[in-house]
Amino acid sequence: MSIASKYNPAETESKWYDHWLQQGFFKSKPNPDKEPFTILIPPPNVTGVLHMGHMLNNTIQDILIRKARMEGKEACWIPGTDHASIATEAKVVGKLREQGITKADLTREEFLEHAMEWKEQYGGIILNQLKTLGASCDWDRTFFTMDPKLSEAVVKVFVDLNKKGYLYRGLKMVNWDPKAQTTLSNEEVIHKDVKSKLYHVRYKIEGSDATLTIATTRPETILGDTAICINPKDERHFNLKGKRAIVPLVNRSIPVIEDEYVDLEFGTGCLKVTPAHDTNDYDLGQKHNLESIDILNDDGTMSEAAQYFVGEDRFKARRMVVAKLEELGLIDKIEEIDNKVGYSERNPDTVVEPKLSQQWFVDMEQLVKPAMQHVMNDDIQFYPPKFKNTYKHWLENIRDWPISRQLWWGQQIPAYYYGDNQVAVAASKEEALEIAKKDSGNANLTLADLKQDEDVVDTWFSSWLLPVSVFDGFDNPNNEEFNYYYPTSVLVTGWDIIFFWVARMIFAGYEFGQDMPFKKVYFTGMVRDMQRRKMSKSLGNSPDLLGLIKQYGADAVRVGMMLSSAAGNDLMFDEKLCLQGRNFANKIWNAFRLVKGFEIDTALDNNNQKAIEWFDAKLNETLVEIEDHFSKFRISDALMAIYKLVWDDFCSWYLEMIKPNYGEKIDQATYDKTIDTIEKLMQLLHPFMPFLTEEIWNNLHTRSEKDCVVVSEWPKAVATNPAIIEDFDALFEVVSNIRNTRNSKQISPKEKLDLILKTEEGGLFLQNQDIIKKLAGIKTVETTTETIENATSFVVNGIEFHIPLEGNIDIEKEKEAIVKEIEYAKGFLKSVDKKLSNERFVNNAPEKVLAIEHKKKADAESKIKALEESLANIG
RNA sequence: GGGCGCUUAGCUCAGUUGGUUCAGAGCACCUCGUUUACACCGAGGGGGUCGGGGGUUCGAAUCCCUCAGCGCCCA
Repeated sequence: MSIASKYNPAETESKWYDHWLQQGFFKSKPNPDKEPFTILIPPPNVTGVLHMGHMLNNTIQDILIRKARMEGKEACWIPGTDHASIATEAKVVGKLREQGITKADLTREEFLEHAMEWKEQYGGIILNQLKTLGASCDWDRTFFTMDPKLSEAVVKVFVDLNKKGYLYRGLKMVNWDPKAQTTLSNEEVIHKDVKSKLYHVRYKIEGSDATLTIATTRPETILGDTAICINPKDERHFNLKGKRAIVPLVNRSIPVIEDEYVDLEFGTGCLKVTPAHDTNDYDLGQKHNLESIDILNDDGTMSEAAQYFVGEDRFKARRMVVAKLEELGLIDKIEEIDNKVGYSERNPDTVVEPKLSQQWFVDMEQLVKPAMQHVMNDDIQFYPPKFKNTYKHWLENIRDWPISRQLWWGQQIPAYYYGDNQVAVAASKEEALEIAKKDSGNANLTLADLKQDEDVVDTWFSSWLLPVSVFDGFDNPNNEEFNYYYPTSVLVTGWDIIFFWVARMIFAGYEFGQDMPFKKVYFTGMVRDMQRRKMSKSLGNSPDLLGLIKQYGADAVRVGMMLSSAAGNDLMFDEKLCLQGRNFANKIWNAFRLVKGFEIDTALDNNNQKAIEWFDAKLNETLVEIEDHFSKFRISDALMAIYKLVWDDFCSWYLEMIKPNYGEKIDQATYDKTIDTIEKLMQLLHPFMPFLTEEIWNNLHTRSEKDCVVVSEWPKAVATNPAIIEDFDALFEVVSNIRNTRNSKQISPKEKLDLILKTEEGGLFLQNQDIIKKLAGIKTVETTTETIENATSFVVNGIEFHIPLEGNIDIEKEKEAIVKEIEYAKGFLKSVDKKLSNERFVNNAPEKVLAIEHKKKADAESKIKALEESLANIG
């Protein structure tokens, strides 16, 4: 059989993915004999395409789930997509516009049909792309956040929270996105630093010729001013107390009020108050009973109430107001300042407008309590734990959650209005009618008198329920699946949605699932480019992932990604990492190719027992290390440990030791053991590189179609002899020294050298001389107590090693090198002696540390002795 | 303004209760090598006063203080 010298991922990946699906390896059902291991995917938006964030996130989930599956747990990874109200509605509206249809032309039902059609067409893209990555989700469980069951849960929760008194409807200052024409939660507003102009505008003081000067960045809101506020301590403005001012243009008389809120340092000390268009002004307005004049329409144009520039966009109106004020000579000066302006997360170019609006809110006070406690006491563990601080800080300062969204795509709020703004909340209109009749005492009410709230709930108001709702835990709280899979094992998500989603799931978990939604949360970092910029579609700095996978192979891209992603830290993605992954895949492939190509001679004895024992010990040692890394979610460290085990220990040392000389054959025992070892390595690598390992696994032996590495049993560490690792470290040190000698003296690898040990007891080195010979190109190993001439030397384990080099020795240079080494060793010894003669060190340091220092001393002394002898021999 | 975090080799980062292995890894770089699994490779090598200063300690990259620079979150 001839095997290609380069691994070709394209040929194997789809083959094995299809095979896994056919065999149903990813399917899960409750199995009381197994421990469940459950992951709920952070559902990607139906609008999106696969980007680096998904790649990182889902690779980690796949690694965890594949390992758990191999460990014999009932692994269940639940995929799904999120309906993403704002983003999706925007897409659908855009698509309809292209067809010449506006939303207003359609009924709600018609619009939803279009939206659903859009979702059917584009919604599955990301999930399909995840398959090329190797994601081992149980696809039969794929959910969509607007599935009937999940939507019913949303309605149920709304009704339930209302009953508990956690919901209220109120006029509040909200963040308004004039483009999407909907409310945003605080978390959906992105504040950016921008250069702005600060306009100083004079207002007439009523009943006098004097003026006062305010400073504002938003002159168009002057039209909605209902007060001027000064700080009562501000001596500059004592003369204004109790006066009234006249708003320019509209000539409205407004009071001068006093409040310590006004910053003495900023602007002029006179603050114009526009309660309808600024959060702080709104609070002032509440406190001082001011009128609110809403001068803006929902689309961001000036309203009738503004009186001027009605129908003009707010930014155009700003310029018009400034022009008018300048014409009237009321502008004192215009300053350039830096300030922060809120933009909509979904429509990044749109400035968020503070707006008074009738909204449903969730009162967070009660919900927060268990959520805080169970995270702080580590019932739910955060990795890395630093995110506990962030979480705590947010919970302590939490605000009520506005959940109304003025959209159609989503779950419509189950609140029904009747009569004089009365409301009945119920899962159905019929139930609402019964409640309404009872509450109002009006038995004549009919369904026609009830009008359902036009708004839908925030998308997160559905996704916060997922850990419970995907297992039907609302309708049927005692069902087998919910009992078995809930709480889920681990949540893997980006830290950027810790508030949006993670915290809220914890609230919902305890409130509706009676328990935590997940036991652990692993926060991944953000993927950034080499300039530290977050990867995003708008920047165009996100590489074409499917292209990368095509070019390097899914395994390589996974490895590239994982090599650089320390838990919770942002990672800079560089395509070169994929190259490293590809090279690694090729290295493994060639190791397999080498072993597979061995010819066996059953008559041969096994001469490799020591090497086999050594690698066995090394593998088990690494296994322990890997488990430790995994237990701390140090996944890139776990991968690096395997990487080094495979590349350095297995390929560079083990295979070189057992490899038969050219043209020779290998013994059966070594061959079998080596095949077993590759099998184990494939298992350890499988979670990281699922395709390559499956391909090799199936080429090592002829297997049944069910006998796949993906469902094989994860190797368990067994106790081995640690001494053999130390022994081999010493052997390898000798080999490295010889190779170094060769390199520095430019001796060809083809030229065989002799090695002489200046010792009576060659011990370890003599016993394993075959290994030294093979790895270092040595033809004879001898011991002597005689003086050795014309040789270069080095010291390992206190033993002098000499390599005779007729005519290739510069005695002075050799001497110089040895002297240098002696000096270094003496310096080292001096520092150790200093420590050991320090009484306080000897008295205070633990036994273990002392022992180490004593050993250091002994080693240094024996080394110096050997070096000095060696120096004497030369001279 | 409030909070969190970061600064270790050219680059990206580890460094887990202060003490073997503490100054590390990967990549990059330099030298040599086409040798028989792999040049997507092999062998070897150089490179950092752990951001500056001070303190605690027998002992500090690690703990404390302070200064400087950077990032993020919230207002």
